[in-house]
Amino acid sequence: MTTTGPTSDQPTGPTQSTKPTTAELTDAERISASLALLWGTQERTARGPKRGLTLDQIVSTALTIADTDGLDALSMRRVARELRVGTMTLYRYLPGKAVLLDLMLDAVSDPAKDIAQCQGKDWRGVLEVVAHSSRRRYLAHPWLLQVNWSRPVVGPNTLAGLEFVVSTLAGLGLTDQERFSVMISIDGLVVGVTRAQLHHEAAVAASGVTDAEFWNRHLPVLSKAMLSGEYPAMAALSEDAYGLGWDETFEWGLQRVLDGIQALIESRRQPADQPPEPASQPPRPA
Amino acid sequence: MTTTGPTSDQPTGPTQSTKPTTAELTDAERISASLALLWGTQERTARGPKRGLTLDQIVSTALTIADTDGLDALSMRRVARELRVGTMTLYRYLPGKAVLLDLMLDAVSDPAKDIAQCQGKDWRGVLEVVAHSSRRRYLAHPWLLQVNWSRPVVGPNTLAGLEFVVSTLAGLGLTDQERFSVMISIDGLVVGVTRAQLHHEAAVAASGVTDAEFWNRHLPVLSKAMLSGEYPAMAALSEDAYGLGWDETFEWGLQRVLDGIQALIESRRQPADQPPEPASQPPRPA
DNA sequence: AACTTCTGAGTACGCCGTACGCAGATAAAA
DNA sequence: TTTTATCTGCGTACGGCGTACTCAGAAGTT
Repeated sequence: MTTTGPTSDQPTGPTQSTKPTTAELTDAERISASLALLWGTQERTARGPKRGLTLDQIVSTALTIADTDGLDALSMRRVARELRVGTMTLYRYLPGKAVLLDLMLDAVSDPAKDIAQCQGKDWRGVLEVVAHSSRRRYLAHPWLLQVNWSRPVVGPNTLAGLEFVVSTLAGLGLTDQERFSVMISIDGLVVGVTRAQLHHEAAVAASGVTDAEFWNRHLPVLSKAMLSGEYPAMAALSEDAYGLGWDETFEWGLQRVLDGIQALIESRRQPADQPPEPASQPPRPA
Repeated sequence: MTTTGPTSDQPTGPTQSTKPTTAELTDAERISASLALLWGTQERTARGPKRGLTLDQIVSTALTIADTDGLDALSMRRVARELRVGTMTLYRYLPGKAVLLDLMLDAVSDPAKDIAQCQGKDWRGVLEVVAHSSRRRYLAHPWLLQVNWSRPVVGPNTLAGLEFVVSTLAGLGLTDQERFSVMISIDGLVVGVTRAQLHHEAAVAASGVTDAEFWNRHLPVLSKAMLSGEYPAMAALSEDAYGLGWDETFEWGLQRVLDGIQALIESRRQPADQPPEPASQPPRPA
């Protein structure tokens, strides 16, 4: 009874798929299909005519569209038009748009260059390279931050990067769980800060108003609007409080996280220095 | 010439608005309209009949839909149906869906309770409360992470929270720019990690496969698929590497960031310890 | 040559946001 | 009270979307 599929029948509740318009194809089916296309190289059985397209052609066309005109401009009709085929032709290669997005995701995550750049670096240097590389990728493909949502299919490229980072974090006295926490935290910082940046830049570009102008324009409005108390701390900020660029802000935050991680690693190395180390209720080195 | 609007004429390039379907209403106009509705309380001029709805009714209905059935289920038609009015009736109150999202955003960010919870805490305690509160909000309203994108309109609630954090970071020896960096880093960590969590939970729920099963199922596939080298580090991970819950993982990362910030603050307090300290090229203990 | 299977693609359906315009209600102006 | 200006709710329609269904014809196998 997958036909005339209901709008939301996932057990997840609020966190559902992306576009349940007329969608047959549950999330589980999509994940299976994506994994098969990512990892599988089933031979062509070759009975009928040869295919006129390849998966790579479709994916790279879709990537170009998303990079150039944004995710909203990416539609099956548009991809097909660009490839000069009928819309439904694409469905001979992919079961749906969701799978296409999965393939696009893995296609842009190629850790080969980053790994090469890490030769001879210690864990801190490696994490810096990986973080910057990840950040650069999000800036180059802003649609990634609109899409990653609920499509964590692991492809070859994704996994290779993961393997690399896990291995560089070995032998530092961190538990397996902590090594995962390191990666999630670094990635979280990258995603969060970069998302805020794109967020912000889009607004600035759309409104044509600089930061200082924006705030100065709205501060009088708000201090009048809220009768009880004004906003002294905001008002007292110096003009150049917003002057630090996003790159520098990100770097600042990254270094704070790395400092914190390094402190933990060093405290593990000489556990005699600090008696119990309350700090954070850490996961018990013992 | 706004009619038959072209699909993408923003100077931003890739980072464009959300749904340029048939949209009259540029981003600048949207921001103005949203600010007017958020801050303004223009009186009814009262010539025609009285209005049958209020903005709050519309916004809270939309919030219920988004929280319950996800952002994809939120449509103007759905909101109108739920309110038992015609679809176009909503456009008497709002110029479009984008503005509705702006209003929803400000509606869910009410810092009053969090501020009350911070009495007597130092900067670190305050940042902890704020971070957890923000995280709780994202978990309660997952659509926030799909929506914030490119709509940073500042409403009364948003600004009150900002003011509060800025003021608690005063007097610690941090520059204005660094205080902003602290806020952006903490928020970035919250957004990034929580997004990864929702991300992950949706996938697990949809596929019905636990983490360990997922990895174990695909490890043989991938080591066979990629001829050069296997994935020893991933394979060597203990079973419970994934056992740390998301709350604990987030807390771990948060404490690392706070440790790093605290180290910087303390190094500023006794500047005799370290010679010049150029502030942005941070300590680098080794 | 006959058969089988696969290809590309036209058509159609039900969603979406929203521009346009109209009938009726209502308060101000006469 | 009558007139008039304005505002109300909202029906209809347009162009977009993802994709299910269907079928003619091409290209292999037998």
